[in-house]
Amino acid sequence: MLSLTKEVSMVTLKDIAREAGVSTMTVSRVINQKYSEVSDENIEKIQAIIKKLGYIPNSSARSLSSKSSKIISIMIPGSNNPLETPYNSTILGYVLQLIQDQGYNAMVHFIDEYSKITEHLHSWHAEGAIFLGVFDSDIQQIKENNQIPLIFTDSYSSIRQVINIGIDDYKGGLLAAEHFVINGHKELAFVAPAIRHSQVMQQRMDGFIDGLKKAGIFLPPERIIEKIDVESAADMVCNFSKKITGVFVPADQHAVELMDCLKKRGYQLPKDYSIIGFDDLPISQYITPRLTTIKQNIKQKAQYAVDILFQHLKDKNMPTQNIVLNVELVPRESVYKLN
Amino acid sequence: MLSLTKEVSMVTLKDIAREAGVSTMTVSRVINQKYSEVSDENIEKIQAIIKKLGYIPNSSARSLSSKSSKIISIMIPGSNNPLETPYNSTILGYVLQLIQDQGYNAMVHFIDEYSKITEHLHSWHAEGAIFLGVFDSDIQQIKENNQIPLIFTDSYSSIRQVINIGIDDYKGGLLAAEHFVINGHKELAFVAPAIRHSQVMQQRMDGFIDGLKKAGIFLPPERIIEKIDVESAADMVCNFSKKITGVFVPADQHAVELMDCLKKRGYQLPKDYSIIGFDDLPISQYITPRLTTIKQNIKQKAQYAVDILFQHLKDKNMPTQNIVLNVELVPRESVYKLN
DNA sequence: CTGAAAGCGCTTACAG
DNA sequence: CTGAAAGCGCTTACAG
Repeated sequence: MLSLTKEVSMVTLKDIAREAGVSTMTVSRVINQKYSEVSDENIEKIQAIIKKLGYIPNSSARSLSSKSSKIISIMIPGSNNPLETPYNSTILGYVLQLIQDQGYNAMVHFIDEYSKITEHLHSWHAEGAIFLGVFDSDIQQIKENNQIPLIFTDSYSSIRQVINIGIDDYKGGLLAAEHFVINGHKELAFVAPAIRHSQVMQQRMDGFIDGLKKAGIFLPPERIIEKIDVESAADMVCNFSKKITGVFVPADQHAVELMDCLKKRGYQLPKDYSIIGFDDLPISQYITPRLTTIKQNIKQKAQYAVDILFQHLKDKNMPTQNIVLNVELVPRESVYKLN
Repeated sequence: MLSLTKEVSMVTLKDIAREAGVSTMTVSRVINQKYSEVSDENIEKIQAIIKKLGYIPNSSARSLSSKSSKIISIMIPGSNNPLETPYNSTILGYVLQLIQDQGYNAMVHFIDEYSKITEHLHSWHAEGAIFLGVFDSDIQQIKENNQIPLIFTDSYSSIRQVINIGIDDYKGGLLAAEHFVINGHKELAFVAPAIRHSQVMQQRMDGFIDGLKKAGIFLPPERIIEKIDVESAADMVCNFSKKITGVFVPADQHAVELMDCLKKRGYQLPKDYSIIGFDDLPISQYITPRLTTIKQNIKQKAQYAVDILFQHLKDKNMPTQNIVLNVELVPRESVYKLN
């Protein structure tokens, strides 16, 4: 029998069973490694046939009959390539790798509409989900509609029983303030995107304000700039009656954009404007001047998210955990010493 | 009846059918929008019940009975967070978004072992797959084991009938050479990772060599540097008997690393060393000096990959397509004018 | 240690 | 336009 295209017909449990002269149940037991329930002789025989025929279990069938899909859903807000943001892609990469290492499969969903979440989760009977990014206003609903382990990151939801992996955003702001103060800066500003909608940014801001207050410095409201686009943010930074010397931009991505914009306008950094960022993305090391920033450990965050998810998968009665990871200042070259 | 946790018991076709007083088949037809086969009255009644009960079809069951999973697998080589590479995460983001827009689900797999590919594909009966990154040596096997549409990117496989979306790497090398020549550079070097294992890098190199040849410049073999780590690559660049003035590093990521390393060693860029990169990643605009580079359109590549995949999903007899996208030089500030 | 029966939630292919 | 029957490829829960 000559066939040009190698037959890729799906081999099933039945085929293995027939070939081995046993029932499908016995094969199923071997596949699921319940070796104590099958004779050594059959184990060997069946494993050999599985290998010979290149049998790969049908996950849909398995999922349907066993109610365990081995699927974890990853939800990321946004619908315009959220992976262009290095923070998102970095944490997603770690999370995917760790899930795969556990023998689970990951489905990634970009969420622009809250209602889709339940649809995605139910449709494939995901066993659990990890939420990367801010879903605070929807957490209540998400939890109500989905009784599977749900891991949130960077949430400041006040709802009880939310599993969250976050960082000490407030402390980050505090550290930035201290660093400016130590270097003699008194005229400062805060520039961040979507401050109103992000508890994360508000915490970083609060920490910054309180840190300055400790040094007797008051940050007036007009120095808190909600960045829509870089150019207008730069306009505001440059046009205060009293000349600003330092800006806290609590997201490296945005800090880098602002730095670029200021440099293009002819300012010398850090001499004219000192900048502190947040995240410690790789780019902060390559930009000139190298960016002083608040470092968070993204890999560790991913590790906790996946670990805790699997703990809850194994033990339904695991208590709710709320992890707050530390942050630290990484001094580089973007803060000018004034004193 | 008071229940604290809202019942999230799975609603099934049967439930809808019972409530509507019809058979599951009629409900199934409505779900699948075969409206011409159902009476208007029933369509309305059933849709109302679906909505009321919050019915979400079980994709596993669907997949099992219909042989159509609505799953696309994305394969990315590597096992150590390949998404930290901005190229990978950017193209992945576009691809995921486009797949989702089509109502399909995406499963992402990081591949460190060729044999896993077939396992992943068969296990969930993926309808198609997109390969991001180099799989050249395994394409033959992958194609033999999987009779579904497979879209490769940046492949230089000589196997017939491979659907590939690539770019004109050779031309990229040519453009880099021309740009150095125009600016009076004669003493050049080529630095790239894994040259031996990457046809992509070899093409860029060949283009570069040929471009220089046209101007009467010969690139000696020792000027072709296989970058293992930045430091040793920088050592080699700096220690030629005849002083090098320009380096083509055909991957922005690596170009940026080399620039950083050279700057740390006290060299002035671009005066001491001119650099040309490849890709036009966002970072190339932010680094100092802004990186002159060969731009490829990653979004367009993703768009073609997904478009062609869905064409083949719709029409099994679609001919094999091989797309080669254009590249262009983006002159910025990292090439010094010598003449 | 083994297997026959039933069922997971859908769709296909008919018959009417 | 509608539905009864069979089946997709597994696992669960029994019985032996």
